[in-house]
Amino acid sequence: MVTANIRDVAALAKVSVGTVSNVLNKSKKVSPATESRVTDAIEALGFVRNDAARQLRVGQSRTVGMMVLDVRNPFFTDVARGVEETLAAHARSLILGNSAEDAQRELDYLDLFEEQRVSGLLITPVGDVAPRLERLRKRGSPVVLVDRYEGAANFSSVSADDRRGGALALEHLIGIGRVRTAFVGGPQAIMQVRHRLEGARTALEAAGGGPLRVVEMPTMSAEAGRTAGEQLLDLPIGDRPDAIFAANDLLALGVLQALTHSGLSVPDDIALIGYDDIYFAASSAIPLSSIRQPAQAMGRAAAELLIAEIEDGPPAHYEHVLFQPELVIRDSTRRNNAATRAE
Amino acid sequence: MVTANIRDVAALAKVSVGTVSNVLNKSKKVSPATESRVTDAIEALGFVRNDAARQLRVGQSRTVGMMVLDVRNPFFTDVARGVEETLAAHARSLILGNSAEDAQRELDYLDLFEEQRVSGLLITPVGDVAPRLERLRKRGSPVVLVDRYEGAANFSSVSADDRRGGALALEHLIGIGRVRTAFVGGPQAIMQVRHRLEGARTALEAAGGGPLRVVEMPTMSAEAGRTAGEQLLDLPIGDRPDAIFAANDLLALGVLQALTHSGLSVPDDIALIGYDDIYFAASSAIPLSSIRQPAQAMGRAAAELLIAEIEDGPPAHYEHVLFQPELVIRDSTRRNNAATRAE
DNA sequence: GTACAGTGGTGAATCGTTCCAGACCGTACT
DNA sequence: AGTACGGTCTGGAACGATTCACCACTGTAC
Repeated sequence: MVTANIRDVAALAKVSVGTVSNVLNKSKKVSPATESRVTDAIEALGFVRNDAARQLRVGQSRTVGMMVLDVRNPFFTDVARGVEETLAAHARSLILGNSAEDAQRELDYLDLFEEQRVSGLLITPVGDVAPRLERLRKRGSPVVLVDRYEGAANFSSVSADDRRGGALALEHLIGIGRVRTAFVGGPQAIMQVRHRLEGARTALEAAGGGPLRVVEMPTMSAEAGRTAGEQLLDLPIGDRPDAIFAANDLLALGVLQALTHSGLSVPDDIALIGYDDIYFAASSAIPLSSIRQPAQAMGRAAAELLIAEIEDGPPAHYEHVLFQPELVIRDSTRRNNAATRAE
Repeated sequence: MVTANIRDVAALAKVSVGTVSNVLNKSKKVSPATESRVTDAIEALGFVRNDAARQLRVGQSRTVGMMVLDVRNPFFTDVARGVEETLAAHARSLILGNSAEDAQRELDYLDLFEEQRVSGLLITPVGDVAPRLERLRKRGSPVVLVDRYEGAANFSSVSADDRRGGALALEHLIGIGRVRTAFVGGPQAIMQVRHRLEGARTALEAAGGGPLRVVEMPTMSAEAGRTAGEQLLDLPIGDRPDAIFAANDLLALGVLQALTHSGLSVPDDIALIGYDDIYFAASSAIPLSSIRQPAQAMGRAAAELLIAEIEDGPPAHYEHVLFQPELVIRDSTRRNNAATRAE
């Protein structure tokens, strides 16, 4: 392997390795003349710093780990873009892990991040990983929770108000006159799911009741949504809901497929609203109403919190940034189905 | 920082550091008794190996770098999932970079990967990075090209037959009687775009001609697609195409929005076909015809090629796996618009 | 009684950086 | 002249794992 190291560079430039290191790290202690000799040598040898050695010496890497629930969900890739953008501006990079809502995979990635001594970690947890996160912090890797707050007063967090979002959805469904509502969600172990459901229940009770049928799917994919939709269609007509609130847009799109496939009209027979307002919600077969979350802004905020903690140490008190969700109405819950133009 | 190292473990277990290392690496030279003493000590101290030190000594990491054109495009996340799956089975992990079709970002990520001494690299290149890739290989990081083949006989590659795919699309449009076709693509610097266009032209000529209007957008996003669609709508009626082939589904969905927004009927006024068959193509406003590529399988194949080269060294001759695309017909090119049910 | 093989374990060298105490030099101040 | 000082640069000690030559011991064969 023809790998030039810093010593080779030093030899060619006729300086010490310390000086080369100073050039690499832009320390001000190098005269322009020697600096250019060094950079020439670097160029000539095709030298690229070995990050492992640097990390070993410094004790930490310049990469940040991020663990998301599902890379196939555009919401998370949008958050990740916000994160990446902010990190890049601070000369840091991102290594992205996908837990796929699986606690074991999550643990495997945490092992990886810990072995890599990432300089910080952004995570939307699946399992009960609080002790692991504490340990990571003890090791010097601050942790910021993304879209997960509850019971984590000792971590900074960025999230959106899921209870409010759930309430917005149900208020809207009630507002268009629906009375038999259903909630299609993922595992209740996932906090967002729980909160969105709670918000929905609260709104429902405030409006004077009505049943809320809850369908809990093992994952929050479009495939799961289709299954959930079929399940609801199997109900006796009288029990069949006239409005469905899905815990995310992927589920909602799956439900929509099941409904239209069975020949039902959305929203006339059943109204449907999702969550996240992913890009594809607006362009789906029946443009989908949804609860919008500012994904990229959340990513940026999370990255900024993390960088602050990496660079300045633990804050006096942990911060919890809460974004407000927003109702976006499209055809799938539009009362009057005459104007069927996508927004 | 309370970070136990291998020496602390050795001291607690009353063995040498070499023995601890043997336990960590599952070398067979350790008796069950000492092994359990060591694992107990590891447990007690919460020891986690420092990967930087390991890498430094071994000269290479166990992570693989992957560079994609656009993380927001579901096609690429599907490929990435296939890759990740295969890597995980070989106890390797993935660090994902997003060039966002930007040559500068691509170079930045290549720097990062090179500094990290990734054990291998999967890349869908944007700019002219052949020399960089050669250098990476010289450094001991094999490179496999994903979805990019041409002129790279000295790298293994996995791709789909883009010329064939382009031909399939145009043959289909001609088959449903369209005569004024347009191609909406990204920069011709991107090889897939060029090949899909070439395939389209070939098919068109074979069928006896007709014009093919080419719209070249700077990126291949849905936003760009919308702009392209508006551009085509500005044409004098006589010049307006009656069929559009978009170089990917994101573009196609954007075009679709522009068309339906202006009140035109798809496919009656203008037929539309995309490329990739991403999940959301089937559930879009007008279900979108597309050219399907086996994304996950491509990812798996690429990862396997790469792992083979990492573990066994350069192959006798580089392999080029070529997947065949497949035409998927949905409403956006359906001749008879009566049965408007999504498939 | 010696040679030999095999097993389980040791300890020091090594990987390529960063960091720091100090050397060296010329200039400014007392 | 002597001292102080800032600016450059040097050389060597870390960082924490892996690896490898070697050692100690046991049992077995001759």
